[in-house]
Amino acid sequence: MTVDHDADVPVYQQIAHIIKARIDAGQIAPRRRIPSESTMVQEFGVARVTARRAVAYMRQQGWVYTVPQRGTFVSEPEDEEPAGS
Amino acid sequence: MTVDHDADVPVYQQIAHIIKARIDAGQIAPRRRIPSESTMVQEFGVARVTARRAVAYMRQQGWVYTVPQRGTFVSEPEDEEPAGS
DNA sequence: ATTGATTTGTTCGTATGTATT
DNA sequence: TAATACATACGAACAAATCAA
Repeated sequence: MTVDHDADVPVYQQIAHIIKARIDAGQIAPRRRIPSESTMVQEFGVARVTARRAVAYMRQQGWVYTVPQRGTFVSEPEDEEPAGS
Repeated sequence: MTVDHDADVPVYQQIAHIIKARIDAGQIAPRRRIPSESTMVQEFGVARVTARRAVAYMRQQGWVYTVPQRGTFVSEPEDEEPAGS
């Protein structure tokens, strides 16, 4: 997954949704660490500020929580919407 | 040798070139250790991140190699360009 | 075997300046 | 003007490995 600088959606949101997709796909379980800022810098070829904004955005969405000097982790499932049918 | 924060060249590159000059001057021989990160912090009055960037830059240039938990050392001379005259 | 100092590795937090749209 | 994004730099904390006493 890469990032498109010429898209309507800001790069930091693109990154946030890419990570979110991995979470939803079960590739990163609750309480597990998401990629560090510098990892995102390398993986997506963006500046660190942008990676930070992506994390801040994910935090804002309630998807993750950050522990200073430790990392950012996937949030506990809040209260699952019951699977349909 | 000190560092100029108002120069065009980034501080980390300035430090890298200062160390390189010492290597070229024979003050630090191949296989010998260059100053540690915390030494550079003290000597140049910069943050450790900046010292680390200087080392990373030198590594990138092929001037040095780093052994984790041991230090950073001057690279072996590749293939000397024959001394002129 | 233990302790303490040293050294690199890694992480998030913060600030400034610049450029582009 | 405001939002986005990049580069640089300092700060703080902790981990882990090495080495010497």
